[in-house]
Amino acid sequence: MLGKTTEYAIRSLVYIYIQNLKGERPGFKEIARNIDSPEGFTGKVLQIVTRAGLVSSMKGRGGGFFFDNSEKSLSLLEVINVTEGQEFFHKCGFGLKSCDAQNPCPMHDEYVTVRKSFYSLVNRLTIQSLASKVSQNKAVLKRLEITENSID
Amino acid sequence: MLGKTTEYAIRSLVYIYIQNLKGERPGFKEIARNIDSPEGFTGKVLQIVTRAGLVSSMKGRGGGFFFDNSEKSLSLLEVINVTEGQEFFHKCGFGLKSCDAQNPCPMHDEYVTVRKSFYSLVNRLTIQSLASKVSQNKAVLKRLEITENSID
DNA sequence: TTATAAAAAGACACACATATCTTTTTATAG
DNA sequence: CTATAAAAAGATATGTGTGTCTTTTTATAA
Repeated sequence: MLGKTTEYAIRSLVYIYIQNLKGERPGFKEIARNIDSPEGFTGKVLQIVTRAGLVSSMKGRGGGFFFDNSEKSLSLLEVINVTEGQEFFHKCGFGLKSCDAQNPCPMHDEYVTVRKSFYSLVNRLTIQSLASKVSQNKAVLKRLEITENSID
Repeated sequence: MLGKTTEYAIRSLVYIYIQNLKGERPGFKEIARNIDSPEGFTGKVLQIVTRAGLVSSMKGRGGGFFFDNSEKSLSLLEVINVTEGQEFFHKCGFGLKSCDAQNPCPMHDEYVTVRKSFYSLVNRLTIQSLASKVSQNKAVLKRLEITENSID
């Protein structure tokens, strides 16, 4: 569904937001460790979302990533638009170059319904709402560590 | 969402079904022309669905693709399972290696709802139901031809 | 002002999906 | 039996997403 770039982007932003609340400005290496993603690639992804203005960064000693106006909520949709492109929610589920109500593919109506509900979902969820779940230990940003007692 | 392999597979099968009703056994070149797909790659895709037993084929003069028991309905889900793999409907929307109700990612519950509705859609739609729409000119398998009168 | 720590940028590597081309196998028509 | 037509198979090519590595730029600490 969503590409790795988008997945790492969202998970990174959630982690950054949580750390910001603690007064920290994490770097991409710390971020990668905490969301279980490849370090270098995560740096590249953060360049993309930073250039797009979704998050801010500071170079140099003591630098890192942070939200300038953390009170403004950032929807997953805004992230997806940057990382996947605007066409993402407009493509035909059947692969047709042109497909709409006037000129539908055979699954157009049903597919549009599903697509809309996914659109509505990512439009409703925000980096802040996801961060809140994680902070309350109701969800995780990476797979849990394997403990000595865990069964494989 | 779905890969090109799956898209061409479904569109090919719908075309084959429609031609079968007319007593024809189309070859992959004819199929590719009529679903607007690359010829050689369509041949490869048809090898995959044929090996999986979703459709039958005959080599040699007068050969082509056909449904052995065209009365048995074939869901899009069965096609997707072959072309995308069984994991397709079980992957975390957030990219986590393990994600379930016990150990959810921050969008688990909402994402599962959307995923289920897509699953339900492809489980309900069949090659036959799509073919019926196309036969009744209620839908198309490829973009419509540009006519001289059409506006670009 | 110099050393250091961090992001940014650029070049490169790899895997996989997508696509093309050629050869082989198989069935039928004549 | 031979020529032909078709799918199957194999080899190769291309593109994009994913990932790594090195160098450059920038800010801070000392």
